[in-house]
Amino acid sequence: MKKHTKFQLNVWDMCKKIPKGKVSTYSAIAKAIGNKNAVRAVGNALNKNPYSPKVPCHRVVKANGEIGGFARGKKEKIRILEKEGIKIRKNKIVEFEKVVLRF
DNA sequence: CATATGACACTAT
DNA sequence: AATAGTGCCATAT
Repeated sequence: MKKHTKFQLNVWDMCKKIPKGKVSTYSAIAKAIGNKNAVRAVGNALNKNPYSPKVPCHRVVKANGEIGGFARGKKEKIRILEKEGIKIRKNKIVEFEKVVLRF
């Protein structure tokens, strides 16, 4: 049972700050943590997120409003987001600028 | 320690 | 608009 890295904990902690009905981006989280260029590392961290519902990692999308990836499949990710009120069309978030949270 | 991988972002074409 | 190529960082092996 290895402990998680600080980086991971930081990423997950940021995710928890995203309210339901809103989303954030990998770059925004990376910046909030302090390494604005670690966007890929952020994705890696979320991919290994062991706290599925506890950490709303499904609310993290790409900087251009596209959905991005998801460990359980992007279709599932879209489904959850829509369930929370986010509208998606053609793999992109509708009114992205109005629901994105940049911290 | 060196190399490979990936839920990304940006620029150039 | 869509497709490559490049950069960048933390993990995994």
